[in-house]
Amino acid sequence: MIEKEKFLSRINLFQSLSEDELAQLEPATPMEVVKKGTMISSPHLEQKRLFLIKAGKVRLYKLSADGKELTIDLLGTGHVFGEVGSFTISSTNMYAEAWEDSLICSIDKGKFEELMLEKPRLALHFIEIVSNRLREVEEMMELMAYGSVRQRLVYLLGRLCEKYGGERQADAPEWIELAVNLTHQELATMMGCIRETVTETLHELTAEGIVKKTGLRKPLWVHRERLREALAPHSFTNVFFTRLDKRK
DNA sequence: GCATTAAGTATAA
DNA sequence: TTATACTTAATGC
Repeated sequence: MIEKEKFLSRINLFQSLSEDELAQLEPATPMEVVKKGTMISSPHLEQKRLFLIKAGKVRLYKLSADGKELTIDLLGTGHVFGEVGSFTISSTNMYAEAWEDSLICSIDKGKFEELMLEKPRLALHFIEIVSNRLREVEEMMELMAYGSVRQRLVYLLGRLCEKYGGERQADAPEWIELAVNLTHQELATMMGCIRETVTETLHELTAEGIVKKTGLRKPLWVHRERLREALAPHSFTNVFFTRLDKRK
């Protein structure tokens, strides 16, 4: 198996494909190195492709009329984004930029549609990915409308744990390390508030023992149980933590 | 060093 | 909560 096939097999979306099928797919998936900060797709670049992240991280965001950015999602290795016909994994008006130096594969819309017709399991998996993204956006939307900044931050931290939760502290496994270095500014663009509010709210959560930092520019640690309690008032809490539990 | 970036604080609206 | 502004600390040339 050549290296790229190995990579394709690690993309969650392609889990249901056999080695042979991956080998067939390989020629249709050009691979590209993109430097941090590079725009991968935007409303102007009409790219009808599905992008697969081999390594690195990609930020999906929207721009408001007055130029403010709203980060919709931060995707890592194994995640997919892009547009495929009437299915869009992202919505319109979405920008995608490399948030770190990344390695990105892409597959043509037509080719992917063919593949979905042949492989129902792949199509189902694709739908699952799309609907999960939808659910996450809906949950955040609910908090944008009716929740406080605090609730949005708590929710966001939970979701980041789910996606980027790394090491557990050896002597205290309820602490999870967030393996992404997000500045307060970056968190703010994911929650729709300003940097200063994130700073303050984070202090509040630190005082309550929900999060902690070992030092400046060090990763953030999140206390699962306390985070769960902080999120408790929400209807989707249980579903959310079931997802978190499944990770380990 | 000096400029830049991230984070902490304070105050008015 | 946000906008604005000022301060401090760390980082990079």
